[in-house]
Amino acid sequence: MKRTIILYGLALALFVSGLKFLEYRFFVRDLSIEFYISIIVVTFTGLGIWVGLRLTRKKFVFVGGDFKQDANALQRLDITKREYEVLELIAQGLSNKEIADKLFVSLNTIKTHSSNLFLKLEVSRRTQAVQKAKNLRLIP
Amino acid sequence: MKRTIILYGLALALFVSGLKFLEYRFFVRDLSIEFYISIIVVTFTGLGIWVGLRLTRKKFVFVGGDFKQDANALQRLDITKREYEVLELIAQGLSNKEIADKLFVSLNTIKTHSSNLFLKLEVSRRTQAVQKAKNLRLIP
DNA sequence: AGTTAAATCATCCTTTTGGGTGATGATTTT
DNA sequence: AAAATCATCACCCAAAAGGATGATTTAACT
Repeated sequence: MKRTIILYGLALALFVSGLKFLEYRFFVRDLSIEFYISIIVVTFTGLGIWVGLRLTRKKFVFVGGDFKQDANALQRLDITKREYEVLELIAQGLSNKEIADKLFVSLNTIKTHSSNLFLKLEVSRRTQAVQKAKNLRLIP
Repeated sequence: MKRTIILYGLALALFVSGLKFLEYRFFVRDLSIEFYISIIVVTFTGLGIWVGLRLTRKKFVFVGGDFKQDANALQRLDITKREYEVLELIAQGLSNKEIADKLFVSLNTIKTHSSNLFLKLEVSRRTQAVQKAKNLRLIP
């Protein structure tokens, strides 16, 4: 944005110089004055468009940016690290058995974690858990 | 976009009128010429910014806009209307029984539809189905 | 009229999920 | 050191989900 201001300032300086130049041109009455005005107008229109594009480009990037986790919600719900890990893998579509294998623990452990997780999220099944977790910005 | 073009055309017409006006102003050598040029330049810069904003606003709305279903994927996968309805409700976190009640059919019917759906989506369980359907832009 | 596709339903069976209860060990907090 | 928390695990049971097989009805297409 700083760069935009600097460049626009340069354009303004050019503009002021252009006006001084026109002041000299008045000694020679000439229709080509309109030509210079056209150039200046087109230049500044172009610059305006460019500024407009830059103003929104930042916002555009921001909208399309990376997932930002709501750490407050995570803390408020008192979800432990392990529970969160299980949640992530549930969201990836893994079965309990698959999750147990991936985390090198027993199936019982996963069931325990997911049960506790469901309690904290106040849901009855994994589909609800995933949906709620996305809504609360716990997972992407 | 059409409106942008029309408005910009109007500005151009104003510009041309402005030039003619300047032509008259040459009979009275006056420093206020610079004043008129300034107005014209500022006007067109503003218009340029506006055009720039409009050019990206469309994209911006599109990104932040409502869900747009990929009907091609839906057709390609050969998912029937009823199957899609079941998918939607699965994604909302409903159990098969709940879905059956909502659609006034038997549990068996829902199991049939979801089985067929899973085949078409090439998944093994509802969490995978929901995830894949979102990735394919079948559901929001 | 015959064929096809979609929707509906049933039955059987297996697997998976989820709730409850209880326990132990490790780590963190008081 | 004691208490609390977290992770892990087991067992029991019921509910839910999922796969397979088969059938009927309806609507659309040839």
